[in-house]
Amino acid sequence: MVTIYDIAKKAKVSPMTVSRVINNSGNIRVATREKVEKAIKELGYIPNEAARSLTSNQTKTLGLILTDITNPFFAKVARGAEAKAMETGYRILLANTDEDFEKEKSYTDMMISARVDGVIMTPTNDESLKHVERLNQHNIPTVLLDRTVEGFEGDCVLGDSYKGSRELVRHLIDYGHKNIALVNGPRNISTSRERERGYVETLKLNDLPIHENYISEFDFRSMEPHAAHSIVEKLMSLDEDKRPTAIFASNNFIAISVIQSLRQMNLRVPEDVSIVCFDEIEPVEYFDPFFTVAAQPATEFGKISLQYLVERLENDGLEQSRKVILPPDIHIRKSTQRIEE
Amino acid sequence: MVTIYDIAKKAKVSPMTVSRVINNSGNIRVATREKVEKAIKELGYIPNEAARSLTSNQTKTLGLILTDITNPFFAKVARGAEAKAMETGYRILLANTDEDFEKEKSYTDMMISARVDGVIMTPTNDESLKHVERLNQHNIPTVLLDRTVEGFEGDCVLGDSYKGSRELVRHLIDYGHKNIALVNGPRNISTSRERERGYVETLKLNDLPIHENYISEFDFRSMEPHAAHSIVEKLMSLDEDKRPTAIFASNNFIAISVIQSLRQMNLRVPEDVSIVCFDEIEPVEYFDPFFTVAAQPATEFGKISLQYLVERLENDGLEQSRKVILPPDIHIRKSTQRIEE
DNA sequence: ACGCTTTCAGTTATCGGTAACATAAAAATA
DNA sequence: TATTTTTATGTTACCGATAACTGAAAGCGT
Repeated sequence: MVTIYDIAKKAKVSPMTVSRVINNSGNIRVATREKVEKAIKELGYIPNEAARSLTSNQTKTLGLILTDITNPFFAKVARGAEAKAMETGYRILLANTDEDFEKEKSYTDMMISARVDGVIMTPTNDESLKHVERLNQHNIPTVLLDRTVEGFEGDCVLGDSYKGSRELVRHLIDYGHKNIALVNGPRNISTSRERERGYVETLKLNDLPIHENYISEFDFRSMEPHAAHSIVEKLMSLDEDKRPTAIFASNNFIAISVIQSLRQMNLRVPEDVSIVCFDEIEPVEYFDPFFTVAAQPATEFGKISLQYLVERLENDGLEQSRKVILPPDIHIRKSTQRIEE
Repeated sequence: MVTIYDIAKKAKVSPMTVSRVINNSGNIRVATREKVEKAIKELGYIPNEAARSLTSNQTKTLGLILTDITNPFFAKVARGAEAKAMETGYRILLANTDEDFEKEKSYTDMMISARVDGVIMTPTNDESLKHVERLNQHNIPTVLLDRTVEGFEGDCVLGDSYKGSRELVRHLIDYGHKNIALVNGPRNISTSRERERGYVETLKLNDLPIHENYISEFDFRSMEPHAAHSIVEKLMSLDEDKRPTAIFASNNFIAISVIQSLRQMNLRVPEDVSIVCFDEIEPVEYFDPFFTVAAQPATEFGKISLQYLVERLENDGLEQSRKVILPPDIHIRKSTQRIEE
């Protein structure tokens, strides 16, 4: 492995001079600089960042802790974050928690041992505050993405779950639906709570019923074929007058699971049941826009959170924490249908 | 930042003793070990990997250079790789090249400066051999994923493009298609060449025509709305007897672009044109299996390539390079239709 | 009880950089 | 020309961990 000492010897200068050339610091005579640059090129020298970070106390590496990059929403987030990282000279360490609190814990430790400069995290649940605090103890600032956590004080980039939820339910009501069920994510996740709030308030505002069993919690983690089956079965076996004509699935994965279950019960979408959800179901939307969704600007989520993180790192004047709430776009498509009175 | 020296002071031992406790090396009295462990817990100490890597000469970090994690195929690859990395105690540095050779170059340098122990890479084209060699010069072994490159000697994990291609075309022929076009990826990518080879051979074997314009190159990079438009337009404006009744799109992204163009021309799939392609178009397949595809085991691609890489790192006895070719699964679905003679 | 081996813990030097200080050479000033 | 200032480069020490060596204490056999 070629080091700064090899360059120094070859160029007949001290290692420090080489360091100065590399970092463009201090004063260097043109002739010296050229000698050194020649040696660097000839030996194909690339600085050892591990050694650098030992003195500089920064690694130029950021942690990206997502729940599952297989979800197109998070894939786009990662893409946005990575692009911005490249632009600002940072590297990205990737981690998938699978909504598992324990995995999140070990990845948190991994990020600490890797001495990342900062972390972007989609917390698995409200308990995740522990992990954020652990990172803070080690002077690693954290930006929360998509979900926030009770008691969290730092920067976060969120979607407007409440508003999107209201608009989706509003749309269903406009289409004449009265029995609307919510298949929600776990309630210990902020987005689930916000979406439920929007759902409940909009129904109440329109004097519509929220029968028991209308709201159910679906575990994001179970991506098994029939995850939503028991939930959907229960909904669809309600008495005729209570049986939902529309289902609000809290996110894209849940929507897919719900539609699978409906298929299995020989129920058609939208003829028998209308469906809405948060987040696009890509790449279908490109060629066969089907789902009525509250689309969130996923790439922006990634870019902005990385931007915030970098600004906090390079700008210690930043005291105030910042919170952005990005509004979703409602796309009305074929998964929802008007029903007659 | 709490270091090994802080622990040493607190436990009233030397730093070396602390190091021994952490690494479980050498002989330590039980009482001493407990003292040290207590101090570690109390101060929440986590070793600085940057410092470690300086002596050990390994970072326990691997580079994953993909073209675009937004493609579900690569998202799954990343997932598989990451899972295996976690299992074997490695971290993953993520990079997206966007099929851009220059980006690949800078990411290669990034990986070298980060002193990753190894790299998994989907090369952008045949020139990428340069980058692999550059990595090799710095003693960083590389596993190629999905695509190989002329002159490459190391490990690689590929799909069976040739066989999959033959089976897809075979299927179209079985369904009565005689005019079959190929919208291929760039020919400086191994998978494109292999798929074209399978396509051409199968047509020839069945005495079917390959008219001019039947084979076109589509640039993966242009994910713009109408990327395939001119290609599809040209195909569809051929004389009646030459106009293709089926299109073989080289991969999922191309298929989406093609189907978009067809839509725009008011042509239906599969009624007017049948379509087949490589790789699933997830997550649609879960709830509305539409595309007839050669599905590749993406997660396995990731897992196996990481496995290979780690084995090479930890097992310097490995001289021979290894090459796996994973066969695709053909799923016949609704994007293809029988046509009468 | 004496010498010899084994166990346990500490010292020193090093990995590859850079900050901080030191010094030599060149330029500016008196 | 002598003196000060500026510019260019070198030296030393240190970041946090560990390998290699050294030394002290404990175990062990006769």
